[in-house]
Amino acid sequence: MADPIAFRVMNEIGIIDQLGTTLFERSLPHGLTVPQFIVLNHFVRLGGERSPLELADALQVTKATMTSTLQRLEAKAFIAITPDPTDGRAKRVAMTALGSKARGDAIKAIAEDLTALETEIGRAEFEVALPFLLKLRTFFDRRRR
Amino acid sequence: MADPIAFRVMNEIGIIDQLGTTLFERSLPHGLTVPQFIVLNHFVRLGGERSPLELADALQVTKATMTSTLQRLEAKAFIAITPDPTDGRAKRVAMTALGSKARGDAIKAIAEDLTALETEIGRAEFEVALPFLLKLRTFFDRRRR
DNA sequence: CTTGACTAGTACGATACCTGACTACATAGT
DNA sequence: ACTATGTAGTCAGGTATCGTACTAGTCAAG
Repeated sequence: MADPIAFRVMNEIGIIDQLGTTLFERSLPHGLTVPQFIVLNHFVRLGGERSPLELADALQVTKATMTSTLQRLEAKAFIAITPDPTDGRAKRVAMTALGSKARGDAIKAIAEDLTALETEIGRAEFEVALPFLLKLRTFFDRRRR
Repeated sequence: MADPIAFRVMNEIGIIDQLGTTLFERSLPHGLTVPQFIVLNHFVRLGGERSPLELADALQVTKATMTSTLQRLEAKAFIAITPDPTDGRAKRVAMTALGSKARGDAIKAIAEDLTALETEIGRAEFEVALPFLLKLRTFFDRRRR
């Protein structure tokens, strides 16, 4: 009568996401939420400008969700949104200096949590788990329409 | 410049949870959501009655969240909520026959997804990953206050 | 038995997420 | 050119989640 293994794994993943998100959110400065931080982090890692749709695809949320997150980041002046000069439908999103600073503060704030996590579980375990998680993500990504 | 491994793992887990939840939700009958299904499933697996707080603890959400989910399940008549005869503050939650049937329908509906998942990724990989996930969950659970 | 501290549950406000519907613009086919 | 189809972004409506604040009931200390 036990749940199938894939179900149990998905269940754990859901709980870990929930608990982890809540924990990180408590550490984040400037009233940043995890999705907001992830957008800023994306800009720091990859640089340049992005359209809202590109961001939505990269971060695996719908464009409607991205609209909402970008509006909140813009309200905090962490990003700047301008019309795309070559496409009247599109917009360009860029991180501001303020946003870059906020991301830096956030990194400092969560570094402690991340270090504790790596120390307690062991880096090697994370290295082993990551490919599995990527396969899982690919599976679900392919099943989206 | 790359994100630390623990960060990448948490990131993947968040995306998998998001995509997986959305996929399963599309399969679920009776307008069930994943959290609602999980509550029903919990009752089928462990039987008996539970207080809202016990359910919240077992399923790792706050009691306020559980209040909301239980209200929606009660509106669908999938659970029955009665006052606790021995404690005026508390309530007892029990699954109804209708709820049991709904859970059965849901199991059938998502079985296909779960089988595809196990087949494509391989059972063995899930078996390997589960202990790691449990350690991760324990870490975050301990850090909650 | 009264008071003070704790516990169970709910209400409210906020963010995130989805789906579906809508607007505005772009582009290919005729 | 026009028209039909497709694409970028937003909005509305709904659920889940949290934190905070509140009500109501319990229980122990005095």
